[in-house]
Amino acid sequence: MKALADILAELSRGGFRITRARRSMIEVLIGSRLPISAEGLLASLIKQRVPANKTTVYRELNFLKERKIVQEIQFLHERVKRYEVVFGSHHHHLICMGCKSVEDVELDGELEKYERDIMKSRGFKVLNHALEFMGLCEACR
Amino acid sequence: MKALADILAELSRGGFRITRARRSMIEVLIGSRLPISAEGLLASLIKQRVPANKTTVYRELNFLKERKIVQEIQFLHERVKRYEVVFGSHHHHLICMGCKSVEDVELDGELEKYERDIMKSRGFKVLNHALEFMGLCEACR
DNA sequence: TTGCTATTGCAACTAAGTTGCATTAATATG
DNA sequence: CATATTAATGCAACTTAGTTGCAATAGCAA
Ligand SMILES: [Mn+2]
Ligand SMILES: [Mn+2]
Ligand SMILES: [Zn+2]
Ligand SMILES: [Zn+2]
Repeated sequence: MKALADILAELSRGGFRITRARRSMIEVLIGSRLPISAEGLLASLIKQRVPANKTTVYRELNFLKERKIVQEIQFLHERVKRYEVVFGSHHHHLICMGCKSVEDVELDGELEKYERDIMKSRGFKVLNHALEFMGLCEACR
Repeated sequence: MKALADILAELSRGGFRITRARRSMIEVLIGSRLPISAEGLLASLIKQRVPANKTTVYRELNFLKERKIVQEIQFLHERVKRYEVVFGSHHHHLICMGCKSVEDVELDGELEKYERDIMKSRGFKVLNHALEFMGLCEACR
């Protein structure tokens, strides 16, 4: 579980500045248990009286994405992109079509088996994948 | 492999009209081996001198999607949605990051096993999923 | 042929994100 | 601390992808 201080130290070492907006955005991202959109992030900052701007939010999200601090997620049923802090292990999402909640799932060892099969049978080298499950959560069934 | 005539007959039975634009769009969708975007579809129609319009294309794609004649695909690395005719079996895609080619893969029986596990362990009922693999095709490795 | 109404085209609009540029503010250095 | 350097910011204008209202057009059943 990557902590705020670690991320800031890493950025600082890279010659990047720790601004109010940057710190707050990373805080919000760490604190949000669902992947959050740019708009949601901006709203969250404004609520905390952190002066912030749409452009800054988008630029910062791209910055953090390039540095693999956050990952971008595109839910099939949505138009906006969402972001979440990249913790150790890669995972996927269960999206409830009832209440729109999102849960994490890990099932990666398994997918790697398919990826090897795909390599063997088609010569296609898988480097990355995106997987999301849509359905109904326990409460909504 | 669903043929043009079958799709048109099905729509006709439903009380929908077989217009020039509708027929041509379905033809293009059937003929395109990669999922195609609205813009690509429009360009394709114009090249064939079928009078068509952006609004019509978007409306028709939504119409065909609602009727499960086409499925909408959102590639993670793209901003636009793509569409392909739904043939019998559900499948996924291998997207080459080198040449941008797209191949189909089927591995569904397997994913259903995970979906049952997710149900058992989390009480989440999976109704649908989206999976795509990004990597390098045989030619691009 | 005609009437009903599904479909179309246009222009105007929205949503999500990007860009150029002048200004501000972190932070390294003396 | 003072100051210079340049990373980061804010604003307005722009772009891209898709949507909507509405009047005109055109399938198709009778
Ligand atoms: Mn997650
Ligand atoms: Mn396909
Ligand atoms: Zn739910
Ligand atoms: Zn390739």
